[in-house]
Amino acid sequence: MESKQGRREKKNERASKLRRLGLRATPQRLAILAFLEGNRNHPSAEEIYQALKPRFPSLSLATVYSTLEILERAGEIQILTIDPERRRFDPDPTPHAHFYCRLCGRVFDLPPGEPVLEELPEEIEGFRVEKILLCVYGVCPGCRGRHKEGT
Amino acid sequence: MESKQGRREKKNERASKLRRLGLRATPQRLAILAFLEGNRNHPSAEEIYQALKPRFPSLSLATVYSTLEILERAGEIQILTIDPERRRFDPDPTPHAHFYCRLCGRVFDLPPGEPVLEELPEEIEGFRVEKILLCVYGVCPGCRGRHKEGT
DNA sequence: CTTTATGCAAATGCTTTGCACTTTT
DNA sequence: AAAAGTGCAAAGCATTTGCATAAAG
Repeated sequence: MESKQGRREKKNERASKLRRLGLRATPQRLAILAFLEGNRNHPSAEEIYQALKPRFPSLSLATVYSTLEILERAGEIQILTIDPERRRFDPDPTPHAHFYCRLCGRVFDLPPGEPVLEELPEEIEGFRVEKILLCVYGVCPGCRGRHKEGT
Repeated sequence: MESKQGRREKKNERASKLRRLGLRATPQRLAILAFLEGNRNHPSAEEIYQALKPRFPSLSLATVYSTLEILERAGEIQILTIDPERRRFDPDPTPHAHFYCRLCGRVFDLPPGEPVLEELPEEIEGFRVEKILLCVYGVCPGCRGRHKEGT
């Protein structure tokens, strides 16, 4: 289990990170950062909100949205448009491919280099490139096992 | 200008295409197909609806959505999730990269092979692949000219 | 004549907004 | 204090749904 001290240290790291970005280190933001850290589930805003509500009863969905947008602009997270129903959030801001399972709706990170996502060029034919998303759709291994249509 | 006969021929082609797919060739569907054909603007459902309304006053937005979904399932068009605000539709179903300009909101086709979108593998690490979208975000050449921030 | 598609209006659900209030710094 | 962030409720919109009517094959 994690030590009380370890937790305090991480909290301080998150706070400094926020201040470094010119943002105020509010409990809400620290909680969102902590929840996202190492989270590979690509949660939606609602999921983040629901997960944090028990510990932060005053938290509002609007704050979640606003924080996530700010974090994206600061380059700390990615906002994914892969899910047609809702925005999904990825704490890993480095470019990598994502997979959306049309059966369970889960979003997965794909191993780097699998569909090759070469480093983003500064520019493509006059278009200034700022971000690239590679979205793969289909059926995930788990769902392929449960429903046995095709391979 | 296009001959009356040429138009009739294309209409027949569209009708046969629909029937081949097991769909009924209704005026609404023919109109949507005709509007999409060769359209490089990646219109939204609303845009398609507005464009067709003058000639088909009875057309409804629900029909536009339903037709587009059917056409995607039939593999005739692509539904893009590149625009965070709304669904965009591409009459070209072959895999190619798209560019979304955050200033004007337009969606462009990128030349094939620019960000290389290799043919989609049947499967990646156990994930069954059915579709790949490569979405590039940034500023388009037109907007780079108008606002002269950065390069 | 059967089946499929359409149109309407209402409903749904995600995301944003305005604003008064609270917290950081 | 000043500036920035939060929470709430309402508003905004894109998309879907249910169902009665209409058109296609």
